Amino acid sequence: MDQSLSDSGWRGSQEGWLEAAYDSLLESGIDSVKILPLAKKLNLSRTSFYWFFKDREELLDGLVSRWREKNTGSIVKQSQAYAETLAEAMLNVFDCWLDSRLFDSKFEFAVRSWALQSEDILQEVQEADRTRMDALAGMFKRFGHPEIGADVRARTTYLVQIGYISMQSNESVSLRMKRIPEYIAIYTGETPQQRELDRFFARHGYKPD
Amino acid sequence: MDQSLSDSGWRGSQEGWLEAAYDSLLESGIDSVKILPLAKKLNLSRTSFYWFFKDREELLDGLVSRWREKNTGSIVKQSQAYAETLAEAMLNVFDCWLDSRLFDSKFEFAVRSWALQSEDILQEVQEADRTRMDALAGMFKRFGHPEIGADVRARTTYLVQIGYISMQSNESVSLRMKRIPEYIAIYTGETPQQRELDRFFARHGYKPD
DNA sequence: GGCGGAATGTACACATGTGTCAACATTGAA
DNA sequence: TTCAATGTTGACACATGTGTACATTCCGCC
Repeated sequence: MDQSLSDSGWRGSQEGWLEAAYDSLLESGIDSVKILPLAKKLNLSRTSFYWFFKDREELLDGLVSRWREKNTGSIVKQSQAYAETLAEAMLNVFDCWLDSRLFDSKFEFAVRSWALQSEDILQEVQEADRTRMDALAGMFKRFGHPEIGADVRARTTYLVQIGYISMQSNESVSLRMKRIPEYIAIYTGETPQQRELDRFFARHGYKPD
Repeated sequence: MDQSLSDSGWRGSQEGWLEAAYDSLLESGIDSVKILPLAKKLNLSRTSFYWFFKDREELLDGLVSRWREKNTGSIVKQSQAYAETLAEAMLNVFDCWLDSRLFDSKFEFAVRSWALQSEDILQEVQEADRTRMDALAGMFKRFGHPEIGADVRARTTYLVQIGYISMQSNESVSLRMKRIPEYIAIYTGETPQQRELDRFFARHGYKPD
């Protein structure tokens, strides 16, 4: 059997290097993902890296895969979740923005910044944008919005979030929660019902005052 | 008199290096702004750089100043321009998004990406965000929106654009123009009048079909 | 015509990064 | 216990970047 991923007594592993690369990417961007600094962080010799990866390129590929698998899926899934009203459906999507297990904002921003200097990554990002916005537009259409309206509302919903990420702000959950009803009203054109909001707040462990 | 900026027969100048740095920043991010490559592009010896700048740091400072002076001012100014309706006021702001003399989107994105690896730049960007969103919120309030609504609408307006920039998309003007009326409706909650739109289209040299 | 500052170039010292190679250590299994 | 696969390491060769010291060239001006 292939045991290369099992935990023997060794210090290093594919996962270890990848995790360190991920941390560094999120903290300081793709140009900081260098083998030498990662080795120092891991307390390993730089060259032992090459046992797990062919070269730096392969490590970066690993990061892209990680991003692709995590972030895009959640938005598609949440936009298709069961809901009785558009406002409720929208709140399902908002789960992503408040739960880092669903959507990793810092990762997202780091990858988008990376796209500035790599044509390949730019392609990846634009493909992801299309997929995500299509899913959102589908949601608006499902609730009766006509084509162009659905399209622009999907863009608004999505782009506000991408813009928010791009601010790299660090606001409290309660401050962000206070704006939620207004956002829902603007995006959907309809006011969310109190019980829909309560359900949303509850599943994010937030108690309005 | 100080003639250091005059155009003698020489090839290099502060401006020349700064312009090359700007190009490189927009194309490939801050880490590509290296003296050696810039020298090659300018067909100059690398070390002649040091006649104009103390070090790389000083060149980067020049880039930040350039950004600060250009981008934030336009949004503030446009959000305060004369308008009879909120929709018209919004269209004034939209001038920024369609006229690169007012707002340089690529520059904006490059600087935001830069903020990922520099605490100083992050401060600059967040300060700019505050200033710009305050100006927009002021606009909504001027037209009668209550505090929290104005705030969220300002955020929506601004963040959609930051998000759009972050997509680095390259859409045609006509495609973008088609979405404008819908955006105005969503952001302001009121439908723009045809003559307002016509005025907007006209000043951007766009003829709707 | 020659002086002086503006602009450029060459040579050096150094730092940080990549990737290869051969040698060495550890562990589980035959 | 010995072997082979799994890891680890230091030395080497190389590339790209920074910044300084010192020489050189070009130009306007007196």
